[in-house]
Amino acid sequence: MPELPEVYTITNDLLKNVLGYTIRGCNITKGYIALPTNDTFTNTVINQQIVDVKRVAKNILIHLSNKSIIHFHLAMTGQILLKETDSFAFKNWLRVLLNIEKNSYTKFLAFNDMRMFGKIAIISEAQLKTLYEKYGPEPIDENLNVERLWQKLTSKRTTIKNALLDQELVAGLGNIYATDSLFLAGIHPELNTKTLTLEQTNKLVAAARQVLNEGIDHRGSTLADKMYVDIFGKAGFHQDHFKIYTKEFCPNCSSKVEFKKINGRGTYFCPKCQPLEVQVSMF
DNA sequence: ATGTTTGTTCCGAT
DNA sequence: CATCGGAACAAACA
Repeated sequence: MPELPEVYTITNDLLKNVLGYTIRGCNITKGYIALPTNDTFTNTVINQQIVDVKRVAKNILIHLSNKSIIHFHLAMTGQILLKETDSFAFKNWLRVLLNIEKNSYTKFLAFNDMRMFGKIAIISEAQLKTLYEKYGPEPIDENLNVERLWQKLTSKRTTIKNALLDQELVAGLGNIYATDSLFLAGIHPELNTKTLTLEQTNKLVAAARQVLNEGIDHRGSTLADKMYVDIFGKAGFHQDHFKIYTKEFCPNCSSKVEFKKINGRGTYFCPKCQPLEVQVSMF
């Protein structure tokens, strides 16, 4: 489930809580595959110190002292949990359990993934470079070049909603934050990217930046299924601040919110505040 | 039982 | 040939 704010929260908390720890044990649940292979994964991480934790788009990267990197992608249902004891970890959906130690103090770092769309992999510095290169700019980056993004958007033939989910175009938005960004920018999710104006793109980037930053401030969104929790197992609270996602009535004009599947993803929008046709003045 | 679900990738179609 | 849309990946829940 995690989108940028959730991954951001996890990455920041990991940085504060596992830096300097050395991986002393690695246990992969029977039947699960850590990439490239379980043996390679285990042999590469064992006895390595955690020297940095970074994030790119929705990926979490744990840098090790031997220059290799643990690459996590949580996809829909991945979780990373940090605990003082390992008793918790043997409940639901545990895939990989790392035993980490610093000054004889031990913690457990678990990778859970119910649906197994996520991944945990050991990658090289060269592979990491490739990973970074594949993503478009993030809206929370103040240096994002709006005009360049606009040019790329207008060169595509799809809906703006679909384009916002294309991580190679712009990174970090998922279904929830893309939906709320479009509402905040007053843009219909089915607007053809070809017809998007530079002014609309400016509004959209500003909206996405606001929505993502609010999500970060609220430590992410936890839906009813509780699939997203932080590394301490605590829920986020941005779900209490959604703009239009899951809403029945528009917070702006109180008209009925429309729900529609766009490219297979549930999309909420207000037909009145997010008109498809540009409002033309009568005079 | 059928239809949902926060993400990404692959394959057939355009 | 590049690009797009839908299916698939797998599991739980209503």
